Amino acid sequence: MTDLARTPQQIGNLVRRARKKRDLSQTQLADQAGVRQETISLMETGNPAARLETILAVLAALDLEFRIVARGKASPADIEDIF
Amino acid sequence: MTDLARTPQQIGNLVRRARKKRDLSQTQLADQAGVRQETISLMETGNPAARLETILAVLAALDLEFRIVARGKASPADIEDIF
DNA sequence: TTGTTTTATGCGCCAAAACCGATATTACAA
DNA sequence: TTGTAATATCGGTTTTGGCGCATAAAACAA
Repeated sequence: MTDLARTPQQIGNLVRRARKKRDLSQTQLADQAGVRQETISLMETGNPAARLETILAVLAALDLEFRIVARGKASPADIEDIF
Repeated sequence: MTDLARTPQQIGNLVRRARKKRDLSQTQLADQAGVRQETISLMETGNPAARLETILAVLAALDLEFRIVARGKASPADIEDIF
């Protein structure tokens, strides 16, 4: 489970995975995030010009968030495995 | 040190702090990221409609990256303190 | 204070996100 | 296969980022 998000594609994949994990359709997620289904579709397919506010809204709707960390550090998920 | 990035403002603040830590001017960072100084200025002041690709380019230039995690989890920085 | 660096703004331009409404296209189940 | 849900795409409109170019405003040092 890598939550690394260096490219729009990676972010799109993570959004899609998180959405399906919650058994939500794009339309349902769109409603919760206050955007359109089309917007979710574009984001999940790696739209590089997506707006920051849009992505933040979608992540929030999925109960996720961004963290900014130095490159190459161990991810929270990796460290969790210690416990 | 919180690397939490839930809002454009928080992201802007983190970018500014990381830039200053490296003793870079907005112009220098802009050059490295392949954008304009104006764009850095807007981003640091919390531009909510910044483009994803632009933010990713700036983070990369600062040797930073996004990670997507569940809300409320301990940050990598916190866990680092263990070591 | 004065001069220099740094950051914030300005206008015009182009491209594109996300909007509205709607439909084509898949994917999947009965 | 056939029907339905889900996802991708389209035309049109509005809005805005980021570009070039340029400058005003702030911050800071001599």
